[in-house]
Amino acid sequence: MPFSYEFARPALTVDIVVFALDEADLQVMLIERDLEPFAGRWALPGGFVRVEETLEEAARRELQEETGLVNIYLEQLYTFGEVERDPRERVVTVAYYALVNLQGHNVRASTDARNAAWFAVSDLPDLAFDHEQIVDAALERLRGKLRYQPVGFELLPRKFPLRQLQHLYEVVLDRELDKRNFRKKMLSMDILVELNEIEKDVAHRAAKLYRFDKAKYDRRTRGGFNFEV
Amino acid sequence: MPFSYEFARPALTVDIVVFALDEADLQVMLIERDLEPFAGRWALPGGFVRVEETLEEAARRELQEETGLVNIYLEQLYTFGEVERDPRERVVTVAYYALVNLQGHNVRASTDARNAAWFAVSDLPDLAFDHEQIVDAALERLRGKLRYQPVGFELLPRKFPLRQLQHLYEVVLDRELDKRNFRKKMLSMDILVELNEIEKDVAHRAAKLYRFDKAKYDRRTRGGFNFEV
DNA sequence: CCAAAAGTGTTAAAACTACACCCATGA
DNA sequence: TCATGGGTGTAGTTTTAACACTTTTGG
Repeated sequence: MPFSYEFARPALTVDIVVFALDEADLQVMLIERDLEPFAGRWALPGGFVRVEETLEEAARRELQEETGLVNIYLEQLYTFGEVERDPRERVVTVAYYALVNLQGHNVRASTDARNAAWFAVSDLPDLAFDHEQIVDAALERLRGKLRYQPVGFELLPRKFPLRQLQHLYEVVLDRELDKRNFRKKMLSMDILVELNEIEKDVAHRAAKLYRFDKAKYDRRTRGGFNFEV
Repeated sequence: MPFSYEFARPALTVDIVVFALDEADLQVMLIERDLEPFAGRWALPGGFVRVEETLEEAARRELQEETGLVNIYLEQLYTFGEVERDPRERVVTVAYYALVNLQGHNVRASTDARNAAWFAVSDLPDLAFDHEQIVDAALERLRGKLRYQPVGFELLPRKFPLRQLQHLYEVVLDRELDKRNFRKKMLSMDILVELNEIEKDVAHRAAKLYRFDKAKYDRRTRGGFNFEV
């Protein structure tokens, strides 16, 4: 044991709640544990923080190692420090949440040794440790954030019809929105650009595609504008 | 060195940004460091997390040891994990912020060995480590929280005139509010109770005192009500 | 009687909500 | 030609913002 300290230290880990949106549901990526404790149970991707990396670096590294995801939206959520949250020893975990769009990223459905899979948040299996609590906190945070920051676009492909954007809000906020009011609101904020492009391969009238204009959003924000749905 | 681990571990600390309100300003409690690094500089109260206590317990313990404050509003803020934030070794800190009212609590202006004092947030001295960044984050969080959660009352005595409540909002949000609109809004939320009591020892017409009715707030909240200023 | 803050209503503008039909497209 | 979702406007209501004077009290 080469590393010795005068006082006992908790172990420090990161865990990441990765959200994605499929046709119907908001989903979370889970990894099947192969080791005790909780062997065979599903858990959040994550792992130990190394002394030479920041917390966010640790989160991104683990994400890459365990799910293949790189370069995605990532934000610190909360730090969980209950004494008995890991039955082996004291482990404090800094939880992050991430948003990805399924189209744009090549998510390894299954990785190295471990088994990774998406689960609908409304139908999660029993999770290891306090990971259910972490997912709950992430979901609550996402719901709050979605309403006053333009983070929802991270869950969509770069080009999307308004319908899909509304669907996102309905799924995450878990309530129906009025189509006309939603469009009016979104378009009036003037942070979307209408593309000269329409949906393809749909069995009905194809919708116009839009793109979130981050530069414009940033400009408007500096001018005192506040995103709100 | 009795505690050995297979891999190097960051040290884990808590730091607390304690806010209070005096007549004019929002203030933060700082402690003068007597040890290197940053000896003589002002810093946030805080210290190492013990393996047998939760993060919040650690924060409350340090707060009591260093400032004498007990039983106050405390909420986790963010975890700071830059690699070089402490020049000695890797230290990750879980930051909390606290709200106190100066009347209700007996704050040791000066403690044991260390020197503790209040500073206006608008006029802080140079701080040790990345503590300025932590204060900034706490202030931003407080500003956000104040608008949609009734946390402001934690900074006031139990009985207060509406004027004082408005003043609090003006100081923290750093902008003037219209007196009539503010009163209308606050009273219309129906979470304050008017007491049969008025201010004493003021050199002008004495204002009615109010008290925040938490029970009523909780009831209203369950009914779908949302606090917002 | 003066200074200081308490207390109080109205109006115009803006934002929000509810609501229904025709259109374009591919099957 | 039918099923599916795309796209659009209005009216009533609520919320917000702006604004000034009279009252009470102690000094």
